[in-house]
Amino acid sequence: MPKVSQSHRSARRAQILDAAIVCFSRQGFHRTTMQEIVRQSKLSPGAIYNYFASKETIIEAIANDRHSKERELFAEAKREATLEKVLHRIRDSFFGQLERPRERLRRRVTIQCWSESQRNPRILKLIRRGLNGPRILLVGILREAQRRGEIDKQVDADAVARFLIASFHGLALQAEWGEQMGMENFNDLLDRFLRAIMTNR
Amino acid sequence: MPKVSQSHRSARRAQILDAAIVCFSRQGFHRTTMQEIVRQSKLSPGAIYNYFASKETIIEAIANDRHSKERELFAEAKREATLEKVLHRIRDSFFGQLERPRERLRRRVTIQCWSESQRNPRILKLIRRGLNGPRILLVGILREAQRRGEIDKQVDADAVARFLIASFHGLALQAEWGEQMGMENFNDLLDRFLRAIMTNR
Amino acid sequence: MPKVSQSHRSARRAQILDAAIVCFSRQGFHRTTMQEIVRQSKLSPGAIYNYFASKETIIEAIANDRHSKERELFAEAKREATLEKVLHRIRDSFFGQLERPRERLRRRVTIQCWSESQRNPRILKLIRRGLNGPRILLVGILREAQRRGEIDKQVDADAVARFLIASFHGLALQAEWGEQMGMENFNDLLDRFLRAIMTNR
Amino acid sequence: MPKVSQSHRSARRAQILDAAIVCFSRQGFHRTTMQEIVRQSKLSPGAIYNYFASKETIIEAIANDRHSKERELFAEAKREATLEKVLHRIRDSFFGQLERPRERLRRRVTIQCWSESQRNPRILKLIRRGLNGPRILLVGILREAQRRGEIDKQVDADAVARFLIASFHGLALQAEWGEQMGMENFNDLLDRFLRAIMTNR
DNA sequence: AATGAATGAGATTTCATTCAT
DNA sequence: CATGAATGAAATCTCATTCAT
Repeated sequence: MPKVSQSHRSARRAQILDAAIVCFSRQGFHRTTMQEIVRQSKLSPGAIYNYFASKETIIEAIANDRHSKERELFAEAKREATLEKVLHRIRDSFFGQLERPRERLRRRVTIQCWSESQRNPRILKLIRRGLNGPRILLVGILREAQRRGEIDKQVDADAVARFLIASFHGLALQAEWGEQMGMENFNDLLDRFLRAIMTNR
Repeated sequence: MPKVSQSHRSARRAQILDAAIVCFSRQGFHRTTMQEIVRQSKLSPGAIYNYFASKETIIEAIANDRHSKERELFAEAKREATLEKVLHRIRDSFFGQLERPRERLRRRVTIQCWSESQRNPRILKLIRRGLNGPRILLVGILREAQRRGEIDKQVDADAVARFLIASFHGLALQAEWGEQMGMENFNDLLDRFLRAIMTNR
Repeated sequence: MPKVSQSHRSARRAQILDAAIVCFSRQGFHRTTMQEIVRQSKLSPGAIYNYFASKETIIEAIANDRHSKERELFAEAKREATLEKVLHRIRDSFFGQLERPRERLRRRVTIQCWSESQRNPRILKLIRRGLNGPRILLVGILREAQRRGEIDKQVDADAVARFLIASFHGLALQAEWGEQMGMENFNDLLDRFLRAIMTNR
Repeated sequence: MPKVSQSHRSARRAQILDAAIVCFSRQGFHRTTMQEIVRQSKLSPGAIYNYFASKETIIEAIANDRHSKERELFAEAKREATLEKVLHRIRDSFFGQLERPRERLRRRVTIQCWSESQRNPRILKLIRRGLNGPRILLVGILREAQRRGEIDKQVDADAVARFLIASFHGLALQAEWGEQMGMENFNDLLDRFLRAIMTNR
């Protein structure tokens, strides 16, 4: 029976996850020791194990939180009126993410999750949800745009969605490697791509 | 004068790297023990340390070999006459990689390298070379195509190269997550994208 | 505020050092494994590494403790009134050391430290302090005796101190090799030596 | 059946021992790897094992050679006419040893042997022979001097011999620690000691 | 709930020695 | 005799996790 309030618990949880993100982004998941998370979070090992059953569940929680946010982001974008506006909105939050320092740490951990997903099926599941949630939303948006005649009906909406998300992921990698392209160039390419799927010829 | 030939040495080296790739792709770099590589390679710990100074240098060697091959692949593609043919050639070898089982193992390790590059600057360097080698080749191809009037001179060749490579990387991730798109759809998108950068309007 | 007391910590520390002395004196520093110290101390590897960063720091701590005690011993001896009494006191504690079993173990480790000092500069430093602390005290005692006219002013006090300490070290070695001389003979020689430095002719 | 001459064999043997002395004096016996001796001797592992059965036997051979030489040295000294001359001769070769660089390396290894003798009975035996050979010679010299009336008959010759050898050993240690006393001071002390054992009063 | 000392299985790496050539 | 690649037992140290306080 918990003696502390729910808000206390969730504050502690966030405290641990924040510390873990800082550590993982610096040293990587496997090279980060629990002791380091203990130090960074200013808690004790025992305290951390009160909130998370293992180191593994910490990174799972991070992956989960991350993909929740991503789904929110796409859901918000969906409210825009035209496909162009939707894509621009997604693009903007994506680029915003690459620039805010806090988000960059999270990105780094996300890339680690891609690696971890190869061995941890729970992380794989979270990643697939993180991919498919947005993808399905995007497909919905595209199909609607096709219905409205905004884009070519021959185009496979699913492939477009996958392709767009793939390029976002790939560009995030490049950004991580210190190889970011200028936003205006990306805008131009995205617009061209949009036009390319609007008509068949 | 060495008692064993150079070919013997490089065969042993390959034997170790092959074993490591199998292990890493199964368990991940950090969860793979040297003992497992020993078992898989049918060598002894000492023998392996005759060829590689540490577990770390093994994954570095894998990353290096991989990116050497990638550069070759792009260099070959460059010999094609038209941009379209070049891109199709790259696309084909890329999809080929995703399907050959041996190559799939390597891909998995490559994704792990993306993660490792966050902490191992040598791997980061290899990855950047693996990105930039192909990128520069691709930019050269695109610039030439611009000179020939094949594509719009307004387009930023560098951005296009980065964008294409990004989408390859992103699609490789999706494939790894069991979320591969059909090749014919990808072909269609690639062709549309090509057309999108051919003219300004 | 620590959960365990300082005395608990120093008891554990002593527990480890005691175990290490037993092991080192039996097998030598290099042939003693950490596992043996673990067994002997009835602790776990992790516990030991909580108190000492490495096997190396354990022997350093032993050397340090030993030389602290040696300095104490000489400082106590200094309080005696005459040079003769001082030397007898030192001689007695020295011979006492060679006979008490616990101290014999420590002596054995001390001899190993002489060897280790060739490669470990920290041990060399401790040994030099262990030599020079007593030496300086002894020189002070001798100088005072010279002032009082107890011994010849021509005699180099530093040389005498070094010579005496050297013979103690050398006799400790012989004792270790099972070649101890009788105490009464040593007493006679020491007295003769004392007389030899009392007057110039 | 050896295909090479005896002189070739002993040259090889010396080549190995010289290399080992250099390595041991630099890194200590236990921290020296056979590979290092291989490198230093410009031979191969196999070649070394043709001459010595193990690393252990190498240091035993060094200890043996050393004590052979020491016995020679004392035997030579014995030929001197008076006790004083004998002691001066021994003292001179001892100080000479401390100064010739090659001999300093050997001294360092000798100190390591003192440590090793705690665990290796063969080395202990060699060391005891190295102690007792000279000791017995010295006792003989002293007894003869007693017979001639050069020194006090009350003095225990064995104790004197042990005491002198002990001080040599102890001073060698100090020299190794960078704490050598001036030779002229040592001479003075030795002469005083000599006088102290000449008469009873 | 929180603490943090303790646990102990297990990881990487070393290195004396061997033996086919 | 010489070579040197290979062996594999063993060593040091780490670190996720526990549990008495």
